Formats: sequence, structure tokens, C-alpha cells
Amino acid sequence: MTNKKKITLQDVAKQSGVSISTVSMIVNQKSDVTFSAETIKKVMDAVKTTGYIIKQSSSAQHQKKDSEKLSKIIAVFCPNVTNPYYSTIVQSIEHTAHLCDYRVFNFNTFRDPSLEKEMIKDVLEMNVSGIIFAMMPSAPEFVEQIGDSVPVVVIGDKDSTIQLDTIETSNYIAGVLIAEHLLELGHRHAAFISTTLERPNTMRTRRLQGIQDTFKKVSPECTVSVYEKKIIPTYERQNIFLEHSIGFELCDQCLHSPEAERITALIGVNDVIAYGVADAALKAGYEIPKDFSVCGFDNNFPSRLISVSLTTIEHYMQEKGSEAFQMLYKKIGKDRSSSDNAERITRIEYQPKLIVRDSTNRAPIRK
DNA sequence: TTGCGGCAGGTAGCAGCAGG
DNA sequence: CCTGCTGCTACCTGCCGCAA
Repeated sequence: MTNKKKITLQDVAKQSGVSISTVSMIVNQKSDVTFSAETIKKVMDAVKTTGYIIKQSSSAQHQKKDSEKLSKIIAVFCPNVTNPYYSTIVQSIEHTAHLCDYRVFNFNTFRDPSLEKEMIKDVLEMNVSGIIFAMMPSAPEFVEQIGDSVPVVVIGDKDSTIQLDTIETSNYIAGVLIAEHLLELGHRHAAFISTTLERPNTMRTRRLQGIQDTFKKVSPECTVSVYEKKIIPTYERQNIFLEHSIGFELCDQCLHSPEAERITALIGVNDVIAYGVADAALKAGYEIPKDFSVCGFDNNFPSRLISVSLTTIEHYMQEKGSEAFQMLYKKIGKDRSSSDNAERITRIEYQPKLIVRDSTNRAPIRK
């Protein structure tokens, strides 16, 4: 093993016959001192001869460090980016952040609570300027706690009780809108097809609740059958094909169940699930919306394609992403130690809007 | 005034050590 | 074994002062 000594300013000074200070000032091109052309040449020749590597000056390094301390980086947490709902939000945040000269690090939690917690800890060590949760955090109490030390904004459900600044939409009302639309079209029996329906996925349960309550209001005869498959949060399984295939699989189950005879509407808990639902119905030989009306939630981009044309709920992902960053930006700008800022929670609400497309129509008459 | 040297002090990197 | 603290050393910068 070679033990080659590092070439330093001292070596260059010795080689050129000037002092270390002189070499330092010349190689770092100090603006407030001047040197003779002869000395500069001697020093630069010595740099070449010795092989000294001119580093970034320490003052420049310090400047860089200082700017890092005041990092213009924010972290965004979401379950995944394969679902267009989250990728649209993340991209919208990134676009707005870019306008304010901020950069975005995105973290996919795959709805794994322990992974989410680890990632949050890593992010806190990175000294980011702020954090946006594009979904309800799995441990709201923990996130409320970190909210004391770093600005946090959550994009979540209106009915959540989280004590942080939030951009919210009422998923309950979203469910009501879908139910009202189907009831108006004469549907009385629907199937709700969903991934895990339990905490922290309150968004999904609130959608279901809105549908069930609205159906019940019209008549006790109306039914909403629930088809649920629990997702195990792992990297391997959490992808867009998973949600699509769960929609497909659960719809297939529904179509082969005895209650398929009376069900006329199939509701996916989100658009991606609804795509799977529609595919299963089509593969089984049914026509949409002649045999079954299909709808989802989120109004993802593919839902507006003519070949898909899914009735869904507009969730204003782009607007929410942009608003979330602006909210965070204001919080970053404020002095966090000021009492003016303490104990004040801002909530911005977006009203969900029904988007009617070709996947829903009047309920067929079942024998 | 210009050109340069000397020196104090700051920083990074590394090794050693203690405690959990 | 890992982590955090401390001290040492090398390297470099910034400021002051001196000689021409």
C-alpha cells in the first residue's frame, strides 16, 4: 500500500519560493489583494509542478454550508406515485415550489407506518424547510409533535381532527354526491369496492359512509354491498397494478355473487380501483353503462379519456398541491418562535364536485 | 501604495476513549 | 458493537504589519 503524502499549500510555497499566505491568496484569486505577474506565474507553475489541487475556497465552502443550513428543500410524503392522484399532487407542489426557488424531495411511504416514521426521522435530520403530507399520516400524534419544530401541512380529509394546517376535502360529501347521482338515475343497489377500510384510511370510510347514509335516506330497501381487500403495505405489492387488480378481483367476486342480480352500480373507492372494476365487468361480457354504471373518486387524468370516460369526483389535486405549498411557504417565512404563530391552525376546504361522464346511465331493469 | 510574509485562529478529519 | 464526545493535527484563511 502506498503512503503518498497529500500536496498542500506548503509544498507549493516551498516550490515557488513564496509564503503559504501568498500561495493561498493567489490560487484562491482574492479580489482585495494584488500580486506581481512574476509571483503569480511562479505560484501557478509550482501548482502544476507539485500537482496541487486547487480546492473551492473555505469561505465559499462556508457560504455553501450556510445556505444549506437555510435549505430551500421541502419533503413531501405520499403513499405512492403510481396512483395519478398522488403524482398529480406531488408534481403540482413541485411546480409551485420551483417558482419560489424551492426543491422537493418526495418520499413514498407505501402506507407502512414504521417506514413512514423512519422516513420522517431521516427528513428531520436533513434539516428541510418544511414537510407536506399528501395523505393523512398514519401516526397523526407523532406528526403533530414534529409540527412544533418544522412547518407541516397536511392534505387530508375534512373530518379529520389532526391539529395541523390542512388542505381538505370532505370525502363524506364526495360519497353523498356519487350516491345522489346514482339514485337520480334509478339505481337502488350498489357495490362499493375498496382496499383496506380502516384507520388511518378514513378518507375511504368517509366516502362509503356518505354513500350508505344517502342510500338509506331514500329507502331502507336500498343497499350498498361492501367488497374490501386489505393491502399489506410492502414495497413489492404497492403499485398501480395492485389497485387495478384488486378492483378487478373484487368486481369479479361481486359479479359471481348471488346479489349481482340486483346490483346495478359499481363504485370504486378511487379511480384506479374503478378502472379495474370496469375491466372486470367488460371482460365478463357486460356493457357499461347498459348493464352496470361504474364510478370512482379523484378525477384522475385517464378518467377523462374518451375510451374510459369515468364518472367521478373532482378533488382539485393540482389546486390542492399548489395551495399546500403556498401555505407551507407562508409558515416557513414566519418566525416560528413568535407567539403570534402559536396555536393557530389554518384549514382550507375544497368542495368536491361531481363529474358525470359516459360510465353512468339509468339503472337497467333487473328481472 | 504595492507586494508580500508572519501569525492567530477557524475548520475538517481522524483517532482514542467512555458509556450504553 | 455502536454512538457521541474530546483532543490533536493538518490545512487554510484573514488580518496586520513591514520593506521597497
